[in-house]
Amino acid sequence: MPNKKPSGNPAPLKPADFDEALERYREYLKRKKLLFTRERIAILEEVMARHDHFSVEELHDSLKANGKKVSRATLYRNLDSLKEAGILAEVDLGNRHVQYEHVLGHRQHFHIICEETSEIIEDDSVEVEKAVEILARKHGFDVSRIKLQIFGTKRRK
Amino acid sequence: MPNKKPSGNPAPLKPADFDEALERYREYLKRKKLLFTRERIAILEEVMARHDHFSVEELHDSLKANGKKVSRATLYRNLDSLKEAGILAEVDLGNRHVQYEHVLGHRQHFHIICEETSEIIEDDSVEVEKAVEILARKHGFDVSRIKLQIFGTKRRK
DNA sequence: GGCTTCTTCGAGATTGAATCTCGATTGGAC
DNA sequence: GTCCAATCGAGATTCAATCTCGAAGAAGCC
Repeated sequence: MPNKKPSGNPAPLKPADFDEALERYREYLKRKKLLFTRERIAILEEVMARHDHFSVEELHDSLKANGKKVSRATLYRNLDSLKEAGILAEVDLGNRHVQYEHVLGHRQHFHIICEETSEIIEDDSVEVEKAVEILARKHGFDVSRIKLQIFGTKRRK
Repeated sequence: MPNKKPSGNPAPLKPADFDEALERYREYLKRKKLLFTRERIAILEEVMARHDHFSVEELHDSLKANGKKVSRATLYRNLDSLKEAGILAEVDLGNRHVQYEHVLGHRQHFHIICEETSEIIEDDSVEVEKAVEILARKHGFDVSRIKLQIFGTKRRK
């Protein structure tokens, strides 16, 4: 059964991304001496099949819809490990819910959020990355992740 | 994970800041046809007296400690209005709790967060701001607020 | 001041995401 | 296959945030 998603964008799932994620996750689990369970694979599959932002609740629903019953507790537990493995990232979109997006197969990107329409644009910028890098280095920091949200309003022509 | 206090430039409390905030808040309330109540003043005082990051719960506690009893509901209601008035801002520090900081009398700044120690450094960067501005303009956006969190680890010498 | 009207407040109930508990299940090493 | 620690699930629990609605209070008017 396909994904129950609004605006039926048929999520261009590139199998290569999933394979890479699987490989990375497997290594992570081995390194951490964690087991490789069917539930963890199911969650990974679902996470990689989604190319938009999603909440835990939405993920839980689509797992169920795809016949993969995974309890809420398990979901929360393993989202954390996927985050640690660098496969998943939290996104702050200015509302009050934690949302996620997968990182593998997507380039680093930032969020531009319209305060009037809640429209969200994703883009990246080498210049921003460079400037952030310099700022961090000034304080002796090695950057591992940048979260940037730009709030504003879209100019109408 | 408990939060460490931010280090870096600790902002001095200038009474002028409070006066400016009061004036701005008063104007905001008038514009929105909202009343000027003792509770709102009490909350504003407490917010402006704090120069670190705080949770709603902490604010509630220190209000109580200072003999200003304000109910939780009132606090939440009015934090929203302080946010709208441009006096207060939410901060995302990577943990799961919403935290606040006041903006008036502080320059725009970004957060650099150590993933090992939870140490938080605040700083700003004209270069970052410029690069963000350019990125936003590319999409026809006028920037009103930038939230930037840099996660990383502190290099040890 | 006192009167009136409408906003705001507070105490407690409610919600709902996130976490915890603990007996049942399962992965994987042997 | 056997064994045992890691993991799972269902339901209970927690706790920040929100909602409800009668009481209290601000501000305009006289």
